[in-house]
Amino acid sequence: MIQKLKGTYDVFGDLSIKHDYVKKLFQAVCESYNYSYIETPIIERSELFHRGVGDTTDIVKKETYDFLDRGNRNNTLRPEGTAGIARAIIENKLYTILPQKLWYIGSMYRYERPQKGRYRELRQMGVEVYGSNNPIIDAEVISLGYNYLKELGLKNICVRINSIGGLETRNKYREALINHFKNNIDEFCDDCKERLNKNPLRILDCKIDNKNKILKNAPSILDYLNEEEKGNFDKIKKYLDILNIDYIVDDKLVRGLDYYTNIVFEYESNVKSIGAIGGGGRYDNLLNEIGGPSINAIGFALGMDRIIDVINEENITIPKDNNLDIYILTINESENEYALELAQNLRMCGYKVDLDITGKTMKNKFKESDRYNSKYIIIIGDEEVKTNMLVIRDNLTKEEEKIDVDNLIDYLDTHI
RNA sequence: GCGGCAUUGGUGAAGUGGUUAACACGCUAGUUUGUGGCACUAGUAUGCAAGGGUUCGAUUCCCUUAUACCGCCCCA
Repeated sequence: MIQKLKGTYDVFGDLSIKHDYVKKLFQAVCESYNYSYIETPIIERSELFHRGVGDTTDIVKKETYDFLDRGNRNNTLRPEGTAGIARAIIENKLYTILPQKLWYIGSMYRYERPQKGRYRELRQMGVEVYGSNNPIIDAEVISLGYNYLKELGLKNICVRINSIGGLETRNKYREALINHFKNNIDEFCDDCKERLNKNPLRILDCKIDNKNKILKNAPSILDYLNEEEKGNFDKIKKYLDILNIDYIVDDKLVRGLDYYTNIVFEYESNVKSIGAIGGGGRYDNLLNEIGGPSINAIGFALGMDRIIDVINEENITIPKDNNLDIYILTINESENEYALELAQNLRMCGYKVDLDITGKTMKNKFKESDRYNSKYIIIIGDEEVKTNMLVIRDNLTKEEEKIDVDNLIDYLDTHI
C-alpha cells in the first residue's frame, strides 16, 4: 500500500469541516480589518529563503525541502509565507502604493521530525503590512490575530510581547549578555555554551536552564532600547490597552530569526502540550535584504494545525451549516427522472439538495437523508408524479404535508 | 539528525508460540417491496503495519523498513 509521506495528513470528514471554518473565519476577520488576499507560489528559488532569513541559524539549510529542477535550478518549497510575499511586493512593485495590508493562507513545508502539532506539510495563515511604522499598525496587527483567536472561541489566549530594538540596540545587548553569562557559562547546558557566542539571545528561552538564577537576572533588552524604540513600544502597549488585548511583556521572548526588529510577539493558548500557536513581529529590513527598497513591514503567522489541536483539546464546537435543505427520495425507479428535474430546479433556486440515486430500500433512503441531516424530505411515488402533488416532510417534527409542486418554492421560502 | 515507545477490522479495542482472532459501535441484508431511525435475526479481519528470520508451527520471539506519538535539536 502506498502511504502518505511522513508528517503529512489527509483532510476529510469532521476535520475538513473544522479546516473550512477556521479558514473562513480568518478571511472574514481579515476583511473586516480591510486586508486583501494575496497568494504566492508554494515553490520559489532557493535563494529567497536562504538569504531572506539570515544565516546565524542553520535551520534553513537543514529544514527546507530543496531540490534541483530539470534546468538545474535550486528550488525550495516555501517554509513560511513572509519571504514569498516580500518577493511579490518587490517584483510587482506593490510598494508604489502604500500601505499594503495583506492576508494569506496556505501550506508550508519544513523537513523536520514530526510530532503532534508539528508537520512537514503545515498550514499557516497570516497577515503582512508593508509601508507603515506607525505603532497603531503594530497594535492593529496584534489585535487582529488576537481577536480572531478569541472569535474562534479559544479560551485564555494570551499575547506575549517584547521589543528587541534595532540592529544597534541588539548588538549592544548582545555584548551585555555575553558579558553577563561568560563567567558562569559552565553552569549552563552544552547547547547554551554553544549559543553564547553564536546567538546569546537564544539562551534566554532555553528550556533546560530556564530556572537558572543567572539567567533570571540577565539584563533585559528593554533597558537597552533607545528613546525612539522605547517610545514606540510604550505606544504599542498603550494602544493594546485601549483595544483590550490581554498581553504580557516578556523580555525573554526572542523569535528564532534575526530579521526581526523592534516588536515581536507570540500567541499562546493555555493548552500545555500545544503552547504557542503563532507569532510575528516587525521586520523593517527584510525587503531591503532581499533586494527591494527599504520599506517597513510587520506581520504574523498562525499555525492552523495547532489551532485545530486547541479546538479539539478544548472541545470547542464548530457551528456547521452544511446541512442539506432537502433530500428527495423516490419510491420506484420510474420516478427518478421526475426527481432529477425537481432537484435541479431547487438547486437553481439556491437550495442545498440531494436525491436518492441508489436502488436501496425505503429504510436506507431515510437513513441516508439522516446522514446528511436534511431539513426536509420530499417523497415521490407514481401518484405524486401523476398529480404533481408532493409529500414534503419536516424531518424535525416528522409532520408531512401534501403540496402542489407549483407552490413548492413558496413553501420552502417561508419555511427555510 | 539523535533517543524512547508503539502499530490488531470502517472505528474503539480484547487476546494468544499451536485447530474457527473476543466484545462493542458502524456497515449490509431480512422480519417490513409508500415512510426509516426501536427491536430481533444473519453477515461483516483468508488476517493482526510491510518485508525477512528463528520455529514442526508466529499476530505473539528476533531483525530491517515504514508510520504515529513522546523527549532532544529546532521551531522562519
